[in-house]
Amino acid sequence: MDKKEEILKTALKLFVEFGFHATPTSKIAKEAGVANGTLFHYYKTKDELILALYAHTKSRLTEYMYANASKDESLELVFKSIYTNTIEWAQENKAEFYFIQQFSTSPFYGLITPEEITKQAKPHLDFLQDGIKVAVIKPMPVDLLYTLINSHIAGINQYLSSQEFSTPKQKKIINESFQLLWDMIT
Amino acid sequence: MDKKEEILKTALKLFVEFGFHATPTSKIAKEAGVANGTLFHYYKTKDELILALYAHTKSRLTEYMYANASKDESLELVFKSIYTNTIEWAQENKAEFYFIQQFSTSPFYGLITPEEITKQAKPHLDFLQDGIKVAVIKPMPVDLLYTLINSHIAGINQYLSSQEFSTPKQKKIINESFQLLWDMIT
DNA sequence: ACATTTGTAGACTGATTAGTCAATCATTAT
DNA sequence: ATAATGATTGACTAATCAGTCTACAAATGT
Repeated sequence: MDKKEEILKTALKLFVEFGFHATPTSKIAKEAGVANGTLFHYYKTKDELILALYAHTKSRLTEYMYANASKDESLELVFKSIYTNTIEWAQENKAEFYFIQQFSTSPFYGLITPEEITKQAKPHLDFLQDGIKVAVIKPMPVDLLYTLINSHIAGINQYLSSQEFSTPKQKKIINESFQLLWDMIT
Repeated sequence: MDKKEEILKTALKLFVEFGFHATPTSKIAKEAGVANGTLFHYYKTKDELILALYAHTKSRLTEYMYANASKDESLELVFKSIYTNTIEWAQENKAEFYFIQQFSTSPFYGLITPEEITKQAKPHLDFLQDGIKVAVIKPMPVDLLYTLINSHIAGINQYLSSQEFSTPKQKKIINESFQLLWDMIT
């Protein structure tokens, strides 16, 4: 078992349940089954652990977003695939997705450099910019577009998490809400 | 000067800057210009202070949302008024709005009873339900509708806060994004 | 074989924190 | 006037926490 990963996994779980500062490093170490010093061997400070966890989780999401997105499909189908993948991942990794949101609306987010944020958003913005260039997506600032899409997804995810839906019902909601979003931006 | 209010004001500022647990009650008291004991005289625990601050801030927003919303206007105009008011308030009270979001995506949100959340959302849901009944708004679960609208507003607010826009430019963005939202739900 | 680095452990510490307490001060009611 | 209640103070404490330190074990390179 990889202790470094075990620490991240446990930290995620506890941060989501209790919050960043209400989760002592000692508790993370104990529940991860490692010694106190081991945690600080891998992560020099608690902040570093939190930032590493965010980077790790965010990249896992990004990877999944673009899974099986063949470039041959139409822009709409590619976009729908990304949309669906994102919501699927969020539903299957609720704690992870919640953690990303929790982190993003916390002072820790300020520790990430603007460059890193820009770099992270770049591929998505390029994709959207292309959609505008080929006159499929309405002309508007890509930043605005990007934010609207992200918020929409966050909203759908929140709704899906608020109750227990059967899988087909859930699929139906995702399809219909995608149509709402797609109609809004095209 | 009202010390109780001074404590809330200072707590808001510090929570937004440093986070809940990274803000000691001693610091709040000192910066609010009151003694340590005074803080605990008004709020038995730190949690109680945090919850009181959330309730206070949320109710200030709700109050502003429905300001000058005459019931004589069309549903669209009333809705637009609420929409515009909300974004205006968020822009003029950035720390407050950010605090609400920060609180909502933190474990503290779990301390609020479901009844309280339901009660809080009731008037908004009723308004939307009415819009569906008179066949102005598309038929869909009001919870979903409500979440989509909230997310949309959060997104627009985030975009407006990301750069400095001139007042007319800002008004234009609000109007256009309202149209996007309105077209999406009707 | 041996040296060097890397991983792991857990007791320990100095600093910090939420909350208490006993004592005044201010205000209001009788 | 006097009692009673509420407001305010700041020193104090018991608990907790992030991070250190020393020691040893495992792996890796030479």
